[in-house]
Amino acid sequence: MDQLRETLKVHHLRTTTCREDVLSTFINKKNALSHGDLEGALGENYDRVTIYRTLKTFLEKGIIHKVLDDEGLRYALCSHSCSEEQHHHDHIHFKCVECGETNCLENLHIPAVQLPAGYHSENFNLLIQGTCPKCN
Amino acid sequence: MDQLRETLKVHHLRTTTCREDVLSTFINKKNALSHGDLEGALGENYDRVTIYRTLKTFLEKGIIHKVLDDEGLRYALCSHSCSEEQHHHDHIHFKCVECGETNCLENLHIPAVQLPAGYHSENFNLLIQGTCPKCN
DNA sequence: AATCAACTTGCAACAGAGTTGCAGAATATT
DNA sequence: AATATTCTGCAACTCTGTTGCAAGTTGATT
Repeated sequence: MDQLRETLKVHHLRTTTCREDVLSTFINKKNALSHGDLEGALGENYDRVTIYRTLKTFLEKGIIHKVLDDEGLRYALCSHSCSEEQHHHDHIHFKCVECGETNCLENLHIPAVQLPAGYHSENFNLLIQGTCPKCN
Repeated sequence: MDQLRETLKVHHLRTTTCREDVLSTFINKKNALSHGDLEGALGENYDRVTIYRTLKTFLEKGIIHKVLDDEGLRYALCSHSCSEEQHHHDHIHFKCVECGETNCLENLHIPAVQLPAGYHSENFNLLIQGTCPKCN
């Protein structure tokens, strides 16, 4: 619980109950969350707008990152190496078509892709859809 | 122009001017388009809703596919091999951070990714962001 | 512990994206 | 030309996300 405050402090953010709750929700649930998920989890306590702003702030500070999906935007915790200045830019996410959960596959790396001449890449986002261990 | 009608016919869709226009816009512009792009291109002529429904229909028939993006959903023409029954499921898209254009890289294939035990993959969607030849 | 600037929150109002039901219009078929 | 089927436009609605502003909190200073 003090770890939450610590994380916020590191990123020069004031500790508020909303930020602590959003952060701990990400830590507990582990998988990628949409704004709606968060609103469902703690919407009684906080205004919709506040949750939106919290997500925006966390994005800017590199605490979370966007997860691409064909159904809607989600967010997931960044691995430790991310910060405002230095953000690691390659993400692989797995979305289960059965249970709908999306998770980061932190350990995998995206294999090199040979881009056509003239293209210069800055970051990769790979979404793999299929079935996860729980649903197999 | 008859090719448009042919494409629609193959997918058991009636030829209407809206469908012809949407389809030819995809063919002419070549890059991925959002609903807003299409509305901008031919919005005077057709109702918002009709464009939404046309996109939905084309998606279902496998004429176009969704393109993931961190800013919003877009659509692009499927390569010839797609149909309602058989849809090829690996897509690589390149989004230029300068000009904002997103294009399919049809010729590339996504290298094999070693998934952890228990995961079973059905399709891949890779979004590469960077600068394109025009903006380099 | 009281003060104060800076930041954060909630509210209201708004803008945009996408959906649904229905009546009228267009299409393919006979 | 007549018909069943499908498509379109309209209106109304929901859901998602944003902005401005006043009131409330936070952290630092005294």
